[in-house]
Parts: sequence; C-alpha cells; structure tokens
Amino acid sequence: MTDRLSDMLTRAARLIAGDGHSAGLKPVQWQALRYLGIANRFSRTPGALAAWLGQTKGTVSQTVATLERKGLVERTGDADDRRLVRLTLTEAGRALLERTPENVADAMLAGLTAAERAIFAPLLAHMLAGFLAARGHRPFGLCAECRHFLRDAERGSPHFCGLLDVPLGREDAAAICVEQEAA
Amino acid sequence: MTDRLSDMLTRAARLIAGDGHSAGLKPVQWQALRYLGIANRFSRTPGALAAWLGQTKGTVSQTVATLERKGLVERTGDADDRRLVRLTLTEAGRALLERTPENVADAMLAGLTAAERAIFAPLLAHMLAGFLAARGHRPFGLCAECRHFLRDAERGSPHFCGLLDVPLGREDAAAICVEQEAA
DNA sequence: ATAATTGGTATCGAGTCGATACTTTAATGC
DNA sequence: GCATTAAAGTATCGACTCGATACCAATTAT
Repeated sequence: MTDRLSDMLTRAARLIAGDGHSAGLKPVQWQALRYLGIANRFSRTPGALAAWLGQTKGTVSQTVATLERKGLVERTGDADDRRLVRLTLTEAGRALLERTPENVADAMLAGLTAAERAIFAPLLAHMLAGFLAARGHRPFGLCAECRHFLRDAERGSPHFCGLLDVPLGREDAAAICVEQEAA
Repeated sequence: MTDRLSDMLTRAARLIAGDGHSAGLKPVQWQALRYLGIANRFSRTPGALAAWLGQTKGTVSQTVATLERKGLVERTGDADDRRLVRLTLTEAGRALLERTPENVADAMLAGLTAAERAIFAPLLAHMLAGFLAARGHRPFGLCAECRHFLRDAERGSPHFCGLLDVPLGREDAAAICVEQEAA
C-alpha cells in the first residue's frame, strides 16, 4: 500500500533541502552558514556541523573549505585542544546571511496560521527528537534548556555550563549547542 | 530573532532528503524510483518527474539516464505524442523498490502515534499545498480525488478521466497524477 | 608508555545540479 | 496551409556534493 504521508513528507523535504541556489552558493552551504549563525561558540566546529547536517566529516570539511575560499567563514585553531578548528562567520558571511532571499522552509511555514504552527511545532520536534535519539544522533537544543545550564551564576557572567565548566554569555544561552541534553 | 521552527524543519528536511545512499543509488535516484512506483501512467514521464522533484528537465534527464544505465528504468517513446518519453520500472527496479531498506521519512513518522499522525498529515498537506500553489507548482494528488475524475463510467473501464478523455483502470485511480486538481 | 579514540584533512570517483544551447514534435495564429 | 510559438527532451559544461578510504596529529585510556 502506498503511504501517502511518507511520500508527501519526502517531497516537502526535498523542496526544502534542495532550496538555496542563489548568490552562487549551494543548499548545503546556506545551511552551514545558517547553522553558524545560530550555534553557540562551543558548537561552531566542523564536527558539530557534520552532526547537524547529518554528513560525514570529510564532506563537511570540503564544504567548509569552499566557504572559506569564498571568504564567508574563517577557521582558527583552538589553543586548549589543538585538534579543534573553530569556525567563525566573517563580516561578509554575516552580511550575506542577513539579506538571505526567500526561503522555502519559511515560505511553507508562512502558509500556516499561528494556531496551526503551535500544533505543528511540537509534533515536528517530537518526531525529529525521536528519530535522532533512535539513531544515536545529537539533538542540538537551546543552551538555556539544557540540564547542564546553570542560570544566574554568582560570578561575572550571567550563566554557567556545568558540563564544560565554563561561563556563558547571554548569546550563548540563547543559541544552539551540540552538547545540549534536554533538562 | 532566530526562528527555531524553521531551523528544525530545515534540519529534518535535510535528514530526510539526504537519505538513500544504499544499494549503489543516490537519494534522488531512490526518490525517482519511488515516484515511478506511485505515479499513474500519464505521470511517468521525465517532465512530471522533474515537477515532482522540483528540478530542471536537464537534471532529471541525467538522473533518468543513470537509472536506465543501471537497468532499473526503461524509456519508451509515446506513439501519440512523439515528444513524450514514457518511463517504466523494470523488473529489477520494481524488485529493488520492494526491498527498500529503512527509510528516514518512515522512521520519523514511526515515532508518532496514529493520533498524532492524524493531526500531522493534514497540517503538512496544507503547508505543502499552499506553498506549491503560491509558487505555481503542480500539487500531484490522487487521481481519484481529482475534479476530472468520473467514478464508475458506464463503459468497459471502471472510471474515466474527463481531462484526458481516457478510461482509467483501478490502479490509475489509486495512483498519483501530474494533472490532478483537487475536487 | 603504549594503545585507542577523537577531530580534521586529502584524495578519489560517481553523481548532482542549474545554465545554456539545441533538436524534434505538437499546437496556434493568421 | 504555413509560419510561428510552445512543449518535451537531450547534450554538454563547470562547480560542487557526497561517501569511502586512507591518513595525520592531538588527546585520553589503560
């Protein structure tokens, strides 16, 4: 029997994932760029990006190289763990990201009313989280919703990460993290 | 402000659309194959496939060529309109399709209860249909749910297509059609 | 210390993908 | 009827994707 829901979902997915051939970039490159715009500083590495995109390290390495060649992303080595590569959006990258043209995902969501979105969002979240957990992939949630997140730490910085033992700025807390585990 | 729903949707889309690297095929090839398994005979052409996948004719032409080279699909010219190319799954193609391994879209949907799916399906349908209409793309619905569909035609065949002026078998009626317009 | 693990890169080959240009066949306009 | 326009496909190109394999360097386990 033909599963219409599955086919519909797959088609929608293709339309969304295949979107982004403007400005001389490819869909994955846009997604990488967008990820770097919403990930906190611990998560802006090739490895985390690979986990987010569901690709191999090798593939991501090339995508990052291309973005660097285009002057949109910068790689810098980490002083503490010298295996790590930190990725940063350049000014050009950030600028490009800000004037992103129409986006298929957003266009689709725009067709839903606020009420419908309020029903849709948790369903999608549940579906995605269940899948990721079943496959042993990282969920990538908001830092502030993590069980290692310590709100209003006493010292300097407003918050604190109990896992990495590191102070968290306001931007970090509002961003996505590879290490996130739901509270 | 970061739109978490949009990012979540995009990630899910990538995971689904990027799935299908088994059996020496690529994701698009699987999707093309699957489409040919659910499309009625009027819709099994390169053009309709391009519309379904949201790609250009040129790209699809190559994908089809690859599938033909692999012996999974056959092209035959149409006698009436000699511009048309009819695509047919070969035995090998059909067999491969039947023992398809785990599918990300299905795996995700499996995480929902029947009740959740019953809420999710119409939302997704609404979202997708709205987007397609806004962009002037074909919706691709069930033949039997088309406004040109005439149930229980008097003569030989069970049903009839008022648009193409052609009798419809039971399989056609239960399949997806490029020409479909909701009743 | 030595092994195992982790984070990344290099290279390869098949394939994707849009863009452009082109061919053949059908429909449309006088 | 015949010229024009439109439609369906294909050919070719160039940049890029993508997994696979192999590899290196730094870190962590034993």
